[in-house]
Amino acid sequence: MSKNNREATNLLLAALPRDEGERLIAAMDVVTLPFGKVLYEPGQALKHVYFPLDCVVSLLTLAGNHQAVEVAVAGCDSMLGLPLALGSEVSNVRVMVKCGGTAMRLASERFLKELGSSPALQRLLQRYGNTLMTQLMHTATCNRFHTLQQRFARSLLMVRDRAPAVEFSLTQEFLANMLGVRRVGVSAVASALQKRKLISYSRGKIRITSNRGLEAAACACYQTMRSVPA
Amino acid sequence: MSKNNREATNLLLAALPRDEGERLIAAMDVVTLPFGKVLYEPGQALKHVYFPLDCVVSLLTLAGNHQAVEVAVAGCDSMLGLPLALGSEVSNVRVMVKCGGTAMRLASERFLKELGSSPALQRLLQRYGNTLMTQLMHTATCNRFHTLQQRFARSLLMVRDRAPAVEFSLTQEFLANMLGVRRVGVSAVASALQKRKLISYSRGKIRITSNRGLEAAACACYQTMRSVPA
DNA sequence: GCCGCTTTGTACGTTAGCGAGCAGACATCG
DNA sequence: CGATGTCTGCTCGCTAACGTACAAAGCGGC
Repeated sequence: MSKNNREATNLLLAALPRDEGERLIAAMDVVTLPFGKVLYEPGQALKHVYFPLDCVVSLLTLAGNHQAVEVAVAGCDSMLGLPLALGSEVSNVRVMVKCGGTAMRLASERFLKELGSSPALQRLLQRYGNTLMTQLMHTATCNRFHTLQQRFARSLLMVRDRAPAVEFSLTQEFLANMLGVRRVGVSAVASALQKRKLISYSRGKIRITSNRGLEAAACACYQTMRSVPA
Repeated sequence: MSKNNREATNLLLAALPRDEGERLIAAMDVVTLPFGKVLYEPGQALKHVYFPLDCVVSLLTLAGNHQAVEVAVAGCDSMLGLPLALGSEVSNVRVMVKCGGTAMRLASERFLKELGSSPALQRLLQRYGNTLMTQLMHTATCNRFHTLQQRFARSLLMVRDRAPAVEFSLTQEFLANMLGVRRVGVSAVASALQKRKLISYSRGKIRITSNRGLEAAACACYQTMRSVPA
């Protein structure tokens, strides 16, 4: 992927018929989403929908006491605010920017209006809904069965696949929150992977030094989620 | 709920406008789904859709080595085969009957035809998709954070809410598979809950003896999933 | 009434991850 | 240059759940 934002595209938007896509894009703003920005909180009304271009976003569910886990990742293959297209007006998760970047944004009312007049968009978002559901299911299983090291590797790879950069700004503390574990756990795993020369990191900057090695360290869920039949 | 099947209704079908509902029901068969029956396997084509009347069904994801976890439960509030409505023709989970009973069944092609001509059904199933997604998200979190005892209690309550019977045929072995743990673990938890007089069981027959007590033993996820905004 | 199968109880050592707390390394800013 | 805040490394004892294996208890069929 290029670092030039003009070349970054959202795959959902790109899959629309040319005229519908252009009409929709014309109605949208390009916004910059900085790291850590929270787009929605659970129960909150969805004011906008977003089509990420080159940012990576995390869907987190909260379990009471400051505990959270990532249940899905979204990027240029995704849309945020899907419940709107499914007849709900509130988010059921926290949505937080994991890697800063840009996205196309559209106000909810306008989105619903466009959606009503575009069967292609409807079909596309239904399929995306199915894809997201599949990702959710596999995440549930993965969180249950696999070790922290496997999940750490998977998580990192899923960011890699969606971010244009080669280096990610993700502190261990932050990753611990995403994975729903203590920082100490992430610290141990990260050290281990660095010793094995699969990643390198320092003060919140992580870089993958062996794609193949990291893929081997991740659980099979990574490949499964990657190859979800569209 | 009555034991009389004629009074058992599927809430999704019941929410349709009268004429559309009747037309759809006229096209469907009532089938009996015995305990343990597998309706779909991951990757398998969806030949029929089902609207459960008084049976309870489990959605399971598989993690390679004979390991599985339940990621959602379906009953009279649900439909099985939703991916069809979202543009996919295959199941992404194993779907297995947890409590035998009856369901309305419709062949896929016919279902798609009816769906195409019923905007009310489309809207309804979109909303159900959103509800299911919410359930998946919370299950993922619950499986991650909560103890086996809490999850056991939640699981049992979710069956109770969907089954007309007061006694369920669920061996500890079976429950262990649903929860993705060893039988030994279930055994320990079940003993503990029985000592506390919250449930009673014997040779695969479980009965809840204190609804309130069991609800207190379950995690808050139970209430959360129950009150998902439709 | 006995046999065999299913279901449940229990016991062993092992492990991943928890919570809490502290120390060192590095960066930034005055 | 030192001070402060952020990030990482490491320790402690502890718990939930693991895998395995074997024993008891109940039910149905012959």
